[in-house]
Amino acid sequence: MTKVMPGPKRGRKTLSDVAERAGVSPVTVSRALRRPEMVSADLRERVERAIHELAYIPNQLASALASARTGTIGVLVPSLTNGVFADYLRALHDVFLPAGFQLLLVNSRYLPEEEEKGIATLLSQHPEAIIIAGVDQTARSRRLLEGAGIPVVQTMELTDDPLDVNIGFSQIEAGKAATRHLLALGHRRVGHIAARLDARARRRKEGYSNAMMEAGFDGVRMVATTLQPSSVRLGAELFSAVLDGTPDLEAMFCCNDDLALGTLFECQRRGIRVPDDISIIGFNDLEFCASTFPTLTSVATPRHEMARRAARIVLEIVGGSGERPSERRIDLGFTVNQRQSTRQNTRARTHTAAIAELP
Amino acid sequence: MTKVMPGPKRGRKTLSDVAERAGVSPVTVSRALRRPEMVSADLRERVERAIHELAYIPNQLASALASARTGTIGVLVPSLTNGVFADYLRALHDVFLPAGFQLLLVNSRYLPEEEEKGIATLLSQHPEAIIIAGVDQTARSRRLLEGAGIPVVQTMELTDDPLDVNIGFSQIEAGKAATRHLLALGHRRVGHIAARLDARARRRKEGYSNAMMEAGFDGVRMVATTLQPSSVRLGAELFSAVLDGTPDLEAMFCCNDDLALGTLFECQRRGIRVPDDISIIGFNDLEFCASTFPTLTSVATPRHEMARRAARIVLEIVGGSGERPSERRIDLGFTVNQRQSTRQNTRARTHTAAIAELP
DNA sequence: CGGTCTGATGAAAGCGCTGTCAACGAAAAT
DNA sequence: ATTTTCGTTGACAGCGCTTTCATCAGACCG
Repeated sequence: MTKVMPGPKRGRKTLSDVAERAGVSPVTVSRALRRPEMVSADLRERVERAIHELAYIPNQLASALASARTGTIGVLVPSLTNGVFADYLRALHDVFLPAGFQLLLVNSRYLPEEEEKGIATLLSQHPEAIIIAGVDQTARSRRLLEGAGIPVVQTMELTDDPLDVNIGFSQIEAGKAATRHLLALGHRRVGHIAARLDARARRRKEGYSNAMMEAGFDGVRMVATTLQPSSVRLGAELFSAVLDGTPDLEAMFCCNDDLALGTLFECQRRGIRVPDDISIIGFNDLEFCASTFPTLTSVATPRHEMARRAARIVLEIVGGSGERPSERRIDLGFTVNQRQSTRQNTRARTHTAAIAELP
Repeated sequence: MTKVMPGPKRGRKTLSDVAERAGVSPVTVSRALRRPEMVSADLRERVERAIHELAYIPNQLASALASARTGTIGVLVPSLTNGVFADYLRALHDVFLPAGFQLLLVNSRYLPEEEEKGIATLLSQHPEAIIIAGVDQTARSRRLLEGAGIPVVQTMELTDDPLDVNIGFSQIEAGKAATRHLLALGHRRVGHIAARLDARARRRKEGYSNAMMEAGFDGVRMVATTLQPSSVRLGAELFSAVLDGTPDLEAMFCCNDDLALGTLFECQRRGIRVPDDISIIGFNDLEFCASTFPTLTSVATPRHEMARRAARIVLEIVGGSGERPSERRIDLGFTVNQRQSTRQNTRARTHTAAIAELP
């Protein structure tokens, strides 16, 4: 029965078409494509010509089904608009594409339910490994990932209970470090703002609180957060909110660089001098931090390196030995990049008195 | 985690496993999944239970191969880090995911060769449609796309010779409009900076040149460009380069908002007042433009709307009638959003004399 | 110069799923 | 009661490719 196929493959050339044209068997064409060294130079050339003449494109679906290898890597990120993940994705691309792998990208929008669905969708496409941002998967997500029988790399932060391989840094410690940086400069009234408040933002905030408590301060009144997606505008708004409650604020730890940028502009708008009146530290050290005025101090996170390492480990497992790396939990650390937006508190003396009044 | 064997499908449950467990034939399971209304409530429930018990995930590859429907849409963008495409991708996501389609994303990094390869890779996965940013595909790319027999939507700009459907706006006109906006404010020495210099940036620059010529000016000396990827830092550098050549610059049209941000900061660094001394206009109207100090005038581009329209048209063709929209070329226009960074040239009088000296 | 080994080629059998059509009992029509 | 119809269900044949495994020259060996 001959009938017109509905859907997208109407009239697409197949491997058999190529074989016929080249006067060889389909198997030979397949080999000429996958293992050219197994085919004699003569036939190989005929096959190649036929492929070119027919503008043949192999059907990756059929190939994957038959060989149980899809050549794809599933990647789950919570956001596409966040500059951090853009960098991270680019780094993944940079390693996987040359290695012949295609990325299957799923965006969970910071929603656990979407992450669950995304994992299921991803698994239905049979990727050879999954790289997922974050360590806070739901129970169901964990079950799916564990049951898939493929390498799973959790990135962006560390956990004591990795699913498989875990590469990241401590968000709490990073939050602490940012706060301590400000405290070490002699600041006392150190505020914190955060948007989106996903698990990682929450841990950074925890780091802030810990550092403040260790220093004997209570930061609660100087914190403003929102569940809305982060933006420069929100940076200005949240900062304003903190400032309204604490007019003599000395420093601000922003949960990310967009918020820091918004804070910086809001300072300019209000005539607050940075860093003379207020110090600002951001988080992630996105490209623009080095070019603002004043330049922005920020906690540099190893997003490129996390992606690169994750990719290399996956390639090693999938393409090579099948062995996991010796350590399943790799801490890549972070760095506080000090720039012009933070500096020694020059009003310290004045505040010695003020501090006495603090609870 | 349990130990894993090589090859991604070790022990994955199949549709037949489910059928066996439910005591029905495989076809019935398939139907229970795809067309539940064709299966009696009794069996449907038994199948569902079996699926749940086995944690069965359908093999999308096999399904696609058998049905000639992959449920995927190929998306080609030149950059992931560019905020414009992040927004654009999010909008595509928003329409396609609820409709049951998965995106296959390929990043061409602004390189025609990578775009060609990306198209081939994409086609090998048999997407049901392709949405591609830009209209400047190579001859080979065009041939591949035309031969695929699937809907192709070119976005981000307009062409007289669309491959299939084309949704965008005129980059030249937008560049012209930005420049005219500055000219209309009485500025004469209007500069232009551009990075990455891809086809679209080049057209915006062309718009700039056209507008300058129409006004009787020659902008050549006040232009600085680079092939490097755009960044805030480059904004500062390119602006500096123009300023070095034209110290009495009155206004700057930046090819995108990152460059505009860099220009703004460089002005602050040099003590140049914006807009009093120099007016700045950006391009794309990214989120931050409304929150800088001063707020940035920018040309708002319809990236969400382009993506949404493209997605809806694809859904209409693929899911519905199979009919193309009546117009194959849809102009979505753009808007100049004036904010604080551009305003009437107050030095106009002084320059009347200066203008006389201009060529 | 027969026998073994080697490398190149092809035939056949699926990968896991869906489209088609046949089979079947029960309900509806006669 | 008999025929027709209908709604369900299953058998079967692929989708386009890869993976055995068999085949068959020629190269190599004693």
